[in-house]
Amino acid sequence: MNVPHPIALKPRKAPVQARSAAKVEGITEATIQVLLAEGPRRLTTTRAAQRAGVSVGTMYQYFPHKEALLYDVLRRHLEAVAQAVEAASARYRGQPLATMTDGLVNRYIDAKTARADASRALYLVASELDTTALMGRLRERIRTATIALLGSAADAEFDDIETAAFTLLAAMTGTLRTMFEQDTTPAHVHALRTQLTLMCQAYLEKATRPMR
Amino acid sequence: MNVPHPIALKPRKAPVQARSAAKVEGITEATIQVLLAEGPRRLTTTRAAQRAGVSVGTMYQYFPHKEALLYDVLRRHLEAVAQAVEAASARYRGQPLATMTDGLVNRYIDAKTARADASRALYLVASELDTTALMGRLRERIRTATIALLGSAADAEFDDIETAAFTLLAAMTGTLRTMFEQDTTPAHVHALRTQLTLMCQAYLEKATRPMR
DNA sequence: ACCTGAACACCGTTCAAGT
DNA sequence: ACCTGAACACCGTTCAAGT
Repeated sequence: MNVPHPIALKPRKAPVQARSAAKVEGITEATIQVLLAEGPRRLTTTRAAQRAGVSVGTMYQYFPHKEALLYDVLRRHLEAVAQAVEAASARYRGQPLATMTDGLVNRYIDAKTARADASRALYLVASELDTTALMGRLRERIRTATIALLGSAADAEFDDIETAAFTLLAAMTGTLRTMFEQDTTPAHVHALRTQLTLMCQAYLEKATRPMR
Repeated sequence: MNVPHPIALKPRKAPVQARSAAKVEGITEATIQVLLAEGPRRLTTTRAAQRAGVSVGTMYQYFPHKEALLYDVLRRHLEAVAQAVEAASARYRGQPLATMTDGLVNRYIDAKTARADASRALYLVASELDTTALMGRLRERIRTATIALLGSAADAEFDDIETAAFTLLAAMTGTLRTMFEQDTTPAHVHALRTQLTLMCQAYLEKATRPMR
């Protein structure tokens, strides 16, 4: 029989002991390695377990099914991105609109490119995962932080800050994703930093009234 | 043994006779139906064949493997989008920059939302497909048409039209994709038409020098 | 010539048997 | 208590046997 829905994506047991934590970490890392070295088609539970040096049975003690392996990697990545946006929101609060936009875009790109290899690999398998709940939760964190940031601009006021934040974030995430799915050279990333900043600044200028 | 790489994604034989063409069409349609009705996990070759009223063996006469089923649906959708962009490029050539941007964005959104259900379902399975070659080919068509369009603007000249086109298209495709992956209401689509047009116009204004 | 579906080589997941 | 890996229920794909 197939796995029934809905699926629990958390590890089966919390790694309370240091030995267990290391094992979970090893399995997760082995999963990334197999994915990058052999491709998504050859990422199987047996191969990941073998690479991690444990039996399939042991692996299933820590991860209830294959999806959970990748889910854990994805979760860490997305949480780092959300945290970067929240940090940018705090850091650039009250600045002029152009300054905060520059900061937000570049901190976001930093977070996305920090572990570019893993996040690129994740895009390859992301659709095999049921990420609806995870994505929703993290999108909400990012959305809240962005609205707080935009609302604090020293020199501009928004007519519809919710729509502006939604559009801004859709453009940022979508553009980065499009770039990652193609071949990404450092030169591309650099050009995109400038262009995406320019685009977001130009858009937000149009979506605001100047203050004073 | 697994399917060897690289994979041929074309149908095994051309449907020369009307009866065969109808059969291929039926199998493709059955595939979409199973996908939408039962979800990606339950889309199996046997189920798709059964729904189409043929045996697995017969299906494999027309589609060399499971990927080819979805590949065909994806190809049709992406070709319609490329065609829409090319049509917009021809139609708005020589117009003012703001007019052509409005036209391009809205024709693009039209094409993406035309068969929204199928394209949404496709995003769910797109990563199981090896779409690199297909995507590359169609991205190039879209890129060429966009550069031709932007280069013909009556009232503006670009410093770096290649970079502008790349950024514009990355923002357009990425934003639409982000929207499709969340829940999409007609109100959302409507709001995004306005905002995305505004954003692209604002960006392109900054990326050009006015003429005359 | 075209269709069928049992057979084959996997894969994800479980659980009796070991330590 | 924790680990192992053969066993089970699938799935994608093939091909001998039918029409």
